[in-house]
Amino acid sequence: VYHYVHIGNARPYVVFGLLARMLRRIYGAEHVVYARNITDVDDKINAAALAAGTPIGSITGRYAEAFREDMGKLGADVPDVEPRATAHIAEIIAMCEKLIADGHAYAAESHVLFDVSSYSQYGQLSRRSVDDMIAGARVEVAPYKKNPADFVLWKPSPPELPGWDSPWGRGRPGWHIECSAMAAAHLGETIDIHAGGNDLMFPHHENEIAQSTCANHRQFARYWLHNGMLTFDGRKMSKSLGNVVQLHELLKLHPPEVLRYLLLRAHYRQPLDWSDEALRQAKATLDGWYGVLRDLADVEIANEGRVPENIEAALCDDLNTPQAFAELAKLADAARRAVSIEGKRLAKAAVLAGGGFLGLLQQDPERWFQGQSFFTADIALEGVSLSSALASRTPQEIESLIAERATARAARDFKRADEIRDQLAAMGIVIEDGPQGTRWKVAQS
RNA sequence: GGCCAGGUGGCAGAGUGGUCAUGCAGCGGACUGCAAAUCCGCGUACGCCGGUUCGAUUCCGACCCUGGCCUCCA
Repeated sequence: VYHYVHIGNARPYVVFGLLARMLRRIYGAEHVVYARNITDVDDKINAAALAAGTPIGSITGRYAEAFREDMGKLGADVPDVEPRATAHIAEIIAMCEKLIADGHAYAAESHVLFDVSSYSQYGQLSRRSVDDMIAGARVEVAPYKKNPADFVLWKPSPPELPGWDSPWGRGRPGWHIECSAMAAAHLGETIDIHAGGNDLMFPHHENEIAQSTCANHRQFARYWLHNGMLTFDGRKMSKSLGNVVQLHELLKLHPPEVLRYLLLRAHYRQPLDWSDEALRQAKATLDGWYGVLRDLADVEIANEGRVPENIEAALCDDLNTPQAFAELAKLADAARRAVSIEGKRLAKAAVLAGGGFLGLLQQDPERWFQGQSFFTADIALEGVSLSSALASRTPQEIESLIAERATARAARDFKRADEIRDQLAAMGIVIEDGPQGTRWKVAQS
């Protein structure tokens, strides 16, 4: 948490949040502990704090809050625990001591290093051998390492950097150890599922396994789930490449549900390319589903009821969200065609229950189309809404134009009626005449 | 170079040894004052070359291409 997150960062929290939602539903919330770790001390944070002349806590506090806010807007499920590395320094130090005592780590020049040669399974997760790693090493090997593949558990801090007293002097934890320490503290020595981006498989997850397994003498994680990378122009979106799209910027321009849908539209293990065209398609798809709900706005339903079977089945199959959306599309189709009142009730309830479980279709349909469910006044003033012309108009003005057109149409003055329609179109408003009168929506950009 | 994924119709994106994905876009028709929305209908998609098979997009092998990791990274 040293900066705002980009949309790629959000993918695992949306995807694996949905997994947590599934698990809570199937096994009961009391049987699920969903933890989301926060790294609140590392070299990038330290550098940012040093540059700003503030303690790291002011940087991490600010961006952790921004992160939670962005995740909340996306509907990413809230974790049961959100451990922070700096709150677990004692556990980290204890784990280092244990690893040293057991011969899996050693202290050298105020560092503590994990001895990779002490763990024969090292490399198992990412399927690489220590020899390969050494052969492929692209960084200079620190002289105090016994083996080039050994990694840092603890490192010394100079006075200007944050540090904690330890048996090896004032220092700070390496990146990998915090997750092992926090996992043991909150979830126990063996956890059921560990998830994360596939870019972390090596070295981070590999190192977590080595640390936890060697310290606890038990299997660390029963299952590993890795999400694919989000790409932009075909390249991985990453801060180091500089091709990032910040989430909090996207949230000013698009309804959160469009972003969420786009993140879930591809299977989580697949790469996902971000583009304006993808956003357009995502919006159009949601428009279709909201269109059904708008047409069924007068159909009363007691409650949404169960999550449709096919949607649940799709999600139970390795979180096959594309399949779940295919099922939702079929339900929407059925809802559109339903003729009897009871049929409409059931179909609408199914769409809402299915969409709701996927974190979508939670807005009022009319507001969805009229663009007010996410465009706030201050954003409109910045001129970034779909239609700047719309920003200067109020719904009342639009309604009065529509009323004027209705009068013209009643008098069969179609020339005038069409003029008004063109005028509305120029404002970014599309109108639809129906049996109940005329309704309007914001045009697709 | 080593290791790991993947190449599906205009685009996005599941899936499968033998009639169906699904969405977006497009086309034809119905409806409409005209539109929009909606409804009906339409398009012989599985990188390339071999092999296995009665039959392969799906299994096996080679090849080509793309992406990821090997350094911080979701």
